[in-house]
Amino acid sequence: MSGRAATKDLVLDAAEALFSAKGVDGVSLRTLTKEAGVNLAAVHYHFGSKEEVVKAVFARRIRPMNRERLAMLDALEDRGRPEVEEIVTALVAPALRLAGDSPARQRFMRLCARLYSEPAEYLQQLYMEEFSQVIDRFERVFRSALPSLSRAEVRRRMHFVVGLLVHTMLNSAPVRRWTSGACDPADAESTLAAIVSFAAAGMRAPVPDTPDCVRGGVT
Amino acid sequence: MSGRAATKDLVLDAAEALFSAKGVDGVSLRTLTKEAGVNLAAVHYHFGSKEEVVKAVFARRIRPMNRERLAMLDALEDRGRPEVEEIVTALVAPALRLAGDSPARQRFMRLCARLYSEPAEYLQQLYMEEFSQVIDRFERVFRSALPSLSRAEVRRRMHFVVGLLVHTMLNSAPVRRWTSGACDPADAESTLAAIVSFAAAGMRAPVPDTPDCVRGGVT
DNA sequence: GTACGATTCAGACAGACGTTTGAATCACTC
DNA sequence: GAGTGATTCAAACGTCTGTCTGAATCGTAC
Repeated sequence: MSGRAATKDLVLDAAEALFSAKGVDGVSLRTLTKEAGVNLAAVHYHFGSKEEVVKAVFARRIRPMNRERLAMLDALEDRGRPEVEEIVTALVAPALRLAGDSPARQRFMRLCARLYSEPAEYLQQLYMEEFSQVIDRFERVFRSALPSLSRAEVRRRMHFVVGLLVHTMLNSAPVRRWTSGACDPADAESTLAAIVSFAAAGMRAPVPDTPDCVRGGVT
Repeated sequence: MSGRAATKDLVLDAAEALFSAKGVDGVSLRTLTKEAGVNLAAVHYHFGSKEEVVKAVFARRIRPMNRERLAMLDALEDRGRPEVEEIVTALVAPALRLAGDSPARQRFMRLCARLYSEPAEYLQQLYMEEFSQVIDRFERVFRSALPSLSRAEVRRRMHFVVGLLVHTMLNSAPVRRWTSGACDPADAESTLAAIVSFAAAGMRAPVPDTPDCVRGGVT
């Protein structure tokens, strides 16, 4: 504990960079340890398996992010009943600008976003563990700001917000190409403002006539 | 050409099912050919490489979907100036309900959505090839329905719509868990109505004060 | 019924994968 | 400075990967 935990962090840093660029399945432990400058066997000495490395990589960044989300929500509720825009900001901003400098931020964004799309079972499970509390909390706050929406509809729309956030974080390259460089998602402030405006309007949208959530489960 | 192309289709069918469940990297050619009931070497005889199989799997579904999108747009414009809701529907509906029966539809949705999140270079390239025309067309129609938005802002918001659509298609399991089965994304009509309402409101949202797209490129 | 192009097949190829080993090296206590 | 537990190291394990080969089989035209 007191000694240098350098090796562990070297592995995590390299894993974060490589996973965010090529996906978990696209990076071998040999590539990873060579990039990190550590021995191949160090991975199994410190983590036990590749799966544990992956879980550690995600947990290291996602936990602080979700802590910040909840903290922003706390601060909002201390000041009274939050606006929809404020709640959306608390959900989006920690994801967009947790990391400091620009290349590192971009790496981190892609890493987080990738968690949603990685198909591996244990990552889906990790996702549920890390996010269920945050989801529950945001659902309550959103519901008090949008009392006309059913609980299920609030969750569905939250899912939409998360979806557009994730997609923005993950696919910054196509966006930059589409907009010919005019809209750089790496510009966190501009992106944040655009998402908040769009998402708040979506959250406030009228409930469609179609009975939105009345069906039973379908296999 | 006239002979039975059964083997090719067997491979594509099995690939679609397996890729959509485990991702491209998570499926080996041995698993794939065993599932398809064909010989391992048949893949290289008919396709040449795994990469070509992957491209064929995506192209087979995405091309008809995008054709339907453009056809819906044509039909809308023949009847006059389309509403935002109608344009969103033309973008979303073909993705949600192209396939017929329910399990096949779910497989197809996950497959399409996965194209956005697969990190492999050649898939990003395929994505650009298949979608750039659709993007351009929708941008023009959206702009005429939302004249107050800049070209870059329209593209950005279209990206948000695609993002929430993709996320909805890809992560149907978590949504079902969150909403305790009340909102099943497999219910295409309900999902479509919810997305259209949310996305149309987002597209119409006021442009935030922050100068949205004025910066030059950032490395 | 035989000849021929198209297709299928079992088997093997080299390389990459995650994992494990056992000895070598390190940091530190007494 | 001998001893000890933590850490690093090169090397190898068996398995799986995508790809390729050459012979066997098929459908069909003559």
